[in-house]
Amino acid sequence: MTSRKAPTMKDVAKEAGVALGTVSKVINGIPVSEKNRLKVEAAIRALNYEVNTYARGLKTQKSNLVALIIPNTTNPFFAAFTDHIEAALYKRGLRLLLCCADGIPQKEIDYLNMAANNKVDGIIALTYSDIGKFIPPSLPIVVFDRFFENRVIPRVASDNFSGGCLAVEKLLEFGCRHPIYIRFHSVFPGESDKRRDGYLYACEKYGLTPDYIDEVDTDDALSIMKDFIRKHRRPDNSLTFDGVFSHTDYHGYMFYQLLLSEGVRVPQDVQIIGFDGIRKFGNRQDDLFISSICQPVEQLAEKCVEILTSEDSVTPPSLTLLPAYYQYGGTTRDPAALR
Amino acid sequence: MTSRKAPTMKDVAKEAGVALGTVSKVINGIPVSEKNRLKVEAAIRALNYEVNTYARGLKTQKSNLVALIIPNTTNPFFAAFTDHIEAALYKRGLRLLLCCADGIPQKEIDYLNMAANNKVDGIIALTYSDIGKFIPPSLPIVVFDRFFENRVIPRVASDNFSGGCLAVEKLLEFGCRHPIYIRFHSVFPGESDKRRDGYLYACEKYGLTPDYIDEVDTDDALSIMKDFIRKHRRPDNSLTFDGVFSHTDYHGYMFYQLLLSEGVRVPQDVQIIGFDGIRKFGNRQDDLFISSICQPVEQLAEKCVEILTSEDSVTPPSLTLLPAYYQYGGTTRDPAALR
DNA sequence: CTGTTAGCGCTTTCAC
DNA sequence: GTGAAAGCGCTAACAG
Repeated sequence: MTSRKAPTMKDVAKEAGVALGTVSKVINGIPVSEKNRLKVEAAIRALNYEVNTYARGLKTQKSNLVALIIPNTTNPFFAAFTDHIEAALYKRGLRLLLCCADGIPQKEIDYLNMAANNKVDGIIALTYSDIGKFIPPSLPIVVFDRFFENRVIPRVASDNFSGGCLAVEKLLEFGCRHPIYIRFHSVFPGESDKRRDGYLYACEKYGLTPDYIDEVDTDDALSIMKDFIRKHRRPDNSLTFDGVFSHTDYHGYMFYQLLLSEGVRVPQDVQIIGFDGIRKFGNRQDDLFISSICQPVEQLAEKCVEILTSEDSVTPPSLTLLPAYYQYGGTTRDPAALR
Repeated sequence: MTSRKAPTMKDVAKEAGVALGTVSKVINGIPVSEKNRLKVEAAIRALNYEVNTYARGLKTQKSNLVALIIPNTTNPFFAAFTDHIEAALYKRGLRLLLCCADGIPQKEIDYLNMAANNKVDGIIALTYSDIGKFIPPSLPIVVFDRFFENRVIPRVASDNFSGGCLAVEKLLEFGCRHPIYIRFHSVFPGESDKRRDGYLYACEKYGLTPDYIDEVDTDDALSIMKDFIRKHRRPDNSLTFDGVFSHTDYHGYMFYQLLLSEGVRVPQDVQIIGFDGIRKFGNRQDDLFISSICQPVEQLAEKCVEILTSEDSVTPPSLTLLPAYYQYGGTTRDPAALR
């Protein structure tokens, strides 16, 4: 793979009949006589000149590149996040270096190392493993959701606690009496843990007895769910719960399918609210898989980039929480969803 | 956003007590005396040195960066493609510059321009608009699916024609007598147009009368479908078709939902096969939305990268087609799917 | 094999 | 204002 030989600033200078420095000034918006500016601009167009990023980067130690470290892009939430990060960066003239780490610590560290060495100007990280100690000092970084102990790193997340409360409140509003909570979580701590806290808080507040599945994520989630349902059958086969707040849409949908397959009617017998706001084919207008507390993905991405790009000038907040919102997705008796 | 001041090769040379060139040789795997190699390696570790990408890029005109130009990452097919491209590049020590062009021609051209000017070593493009004439000459490029007239560009795609045939054959195998075809297509020509040709060919071959929706993609797809269904009702309200081959899973699923809402039983009354192989939450193990002719995304991505990275040494095939395969997804009477 | 050196294309002084 | 020139850190060519 060989790159094309592009015209250099020198070529432009010759074409325009001015000095090299003048061309540089025009390009960098430094005042130059009107006459020369026009000549240079004409020459640039004539030669279809563009700045060589490496030469500039060598000089300025800036690349206009930002690395996004993310487990993958196939998960619809990550996919949407990536998409909006790209847009937010593009708006600012920055480019996105996509690093899918697959939750493989070595790959995350690999990418972090690369990032540390003059390749990118900043990092946005949404990681699974515990890479805190590998984060290069003094390279601007923003993390989504995760928390690292060894260093204060600006974090951005949804307001998971309020989201958890909201889920319960919506279920109550739609007539539930016994909302349960189900989660299959990662072993690493993050802001999303607060969804559970929100559930528990709301239970306390509204005088409900908490009841839940709270397990480390496993391939066996389905059988754990089956087991849970079996144990919550009354003698007449009805269920002791009538609402489900699922930590994620993914498991909520799984639970939904399971209930259907067992003849439970959703939302008549049991209502379900998930978390994330995953849309079926990824389009913003697409249906949700289930009713959900939606993360404001676009705003989250925008906020990450905003904080990252301002780290030089202002001390960023160590934690920024954006509100999540409820949206109907077919698994709630939502009167607003009259159709 | 300021980058850290990293140690330079000069620092390493001083630390190791050798010349600059020797350090360079060690780093680039050029033979050096065992003794010096060890000294240099020790110094590199001691200083935690890593090559400055810009300096190297300036010199070699290579960046180890490949741009992927794609409409977005939210579409699950694009998301999976992106994911596998990243993996294929990473394997080869290359990095991925992600360019989501949203089908906006200006953004595609923008990115193409950037690519042309010493920023990336190659381009993988999956574009919507007609950017053929903006593709920089002599920059390695591979396009997925699309065809550009002005220049011979290596293309990679699924074998859409065979896939179209396969869809019909599967429907027949599962008992259909009257398979229809539905598509809402882009205005730009591409390999995926051959799905239709495959359908028509199979109809001819098996003595079927083709019947289809074939419209330019529109927000109005749903009402076009409704209309089509209404016109295909017999007096007794039964349908004149019993199989559907949808150009995409997306519209196939839409048609599926529509049929269900009209009381048609799927797959008992009508069977549906889509195209793409979209999985519900993006995981490789997840269920399909509907039975589908699946594109071999991983192999397609791998092939794109393989061709791109070998463009210097060999003349790449101008078209590479990879076979698509059928998979059960709930909307066919597939005896193999006994459950 | 080793050390020295000339740039790669750009930004940024510095005299003019 | 402008033009000339010194590097940024590296690779590659060259002489030793």
